[in-house]
Amino acid sequence: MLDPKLIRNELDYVAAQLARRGFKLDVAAISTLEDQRKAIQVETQQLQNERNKSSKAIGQAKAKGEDVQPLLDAVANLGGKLKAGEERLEQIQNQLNEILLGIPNIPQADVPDGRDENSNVEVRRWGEPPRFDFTVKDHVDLGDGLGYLNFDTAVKITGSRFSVMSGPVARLHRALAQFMLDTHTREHGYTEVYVPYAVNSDSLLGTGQLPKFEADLFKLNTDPAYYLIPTAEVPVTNIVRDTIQNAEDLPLRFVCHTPCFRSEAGSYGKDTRGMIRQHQFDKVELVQIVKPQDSLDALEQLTGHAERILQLLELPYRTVTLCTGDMGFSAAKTYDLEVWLPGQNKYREISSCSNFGDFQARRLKARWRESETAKPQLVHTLNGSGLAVGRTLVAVMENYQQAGGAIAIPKVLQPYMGELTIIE
RNA sequence: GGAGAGGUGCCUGAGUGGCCGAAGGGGCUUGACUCGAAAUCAAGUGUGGAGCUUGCUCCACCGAGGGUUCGAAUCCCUCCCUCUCCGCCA
Repeated sequence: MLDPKLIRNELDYVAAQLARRGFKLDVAAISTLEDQRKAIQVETQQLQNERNKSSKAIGQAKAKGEDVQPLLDAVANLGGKLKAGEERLEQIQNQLNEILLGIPNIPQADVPDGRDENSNVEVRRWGEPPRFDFTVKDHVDLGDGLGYLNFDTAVKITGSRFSVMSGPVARLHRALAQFMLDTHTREHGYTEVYVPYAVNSDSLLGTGQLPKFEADLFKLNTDPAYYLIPTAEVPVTNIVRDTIQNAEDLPLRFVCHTPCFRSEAGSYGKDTRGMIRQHQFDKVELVQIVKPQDSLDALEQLTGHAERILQLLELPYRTVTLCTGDMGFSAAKTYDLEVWLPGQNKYREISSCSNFGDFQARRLKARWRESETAKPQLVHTLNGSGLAVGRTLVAVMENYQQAGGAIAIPKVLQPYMGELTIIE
């Protein structure tokens, strides 16, 4: 959520910034509602003040044993007016709030303008796409040939967009997650956390998935409703919801391995083959809670932590800055990491690292205090995939494939595979 | 799932209709004392919001949401959470 005061005082500026990412702010509606809000709030608070004073007077008169009937008569019709005012105020504040919750974050100044992914800017490349002296297979054919990756069985068990792995491929998948967790905890200073895979609506509101993107979520039939997490970002970032952190405890760095569940509504034609776009996939997520002045550096650092995994796995990738039109709802700036997939002969997203500024923190009421006596202020939140495990498995299979359809094991994973060097 | 007890500020703990944004104690901050520390003494110490003459005034918040009342932390209803016991269970 943007700062309501900023919207109130700099409405045109906010509208211009949001226009950069293709969001049309309804300036007229907001300023009309804002005028109404102001008038009614002042009026209502005045009535409340009147009521409080009268009630106090009645109490005092009663204590002295005086006749309170005249005082009661005087406030007789105050109640109705007050109630009407409070109801109107609540109604208008709800309307304003609904609009506010639907407004995306303002892009950082250095984010390139653009409508869609075509305007994303490549900032660096690492590694060389491998050359093969045979016809390359994609991970579906490789998995099929080996017999360790199966989509038909998953369709029987559940439906489309799920997968079944077995044997060494299942182990490789597990090894990847272990390797990522170990690297981030041992080398990058993250604290491993284990969290619920189902969350309540407050948590989703806090990180920005609700109210706008309910269609992308799996909703459980509980009362109140729980939702399967679409990313560990939700439970992990919500660790600091409704808290005030001490300055010396920041930054907080969490790493978390969870399954992620996405209904992928509205992407029916996309990536229907293979493991690229699934309803269920594993991800190792990095989350940082930092002081506002540190968030720009933290994004560079966090992106580097995610890149490090690709480098250690020796997977070629490139880093792109998302343009204003391609960024997620809550992000102020996002780097995507795109790994080389020989099966598709192109780079595909494997990680997304974002700085959210105080956008999530305001929804989360996540704050910190400079010193004992200082006022609490909002933290900044960041997160990034470090990495998407399923897509990393795809990348390893396709980049490490051998002539006969076997798959070599990256060196850093061999300790996790009982020193196995090849899957065949 | 069944039975019972509870949810108050950073912590502890009082408050059962008005003088309560909330006693007392602890903690913390500042000052005094001290060579310094401890002890002692004094003062201060929640969050969010609104308005304007930016320093003041006002509003809201005692798990959440409703209700009763001129007035609710206090009474009523619903929900959530915690604890104890029983049942079931990885």
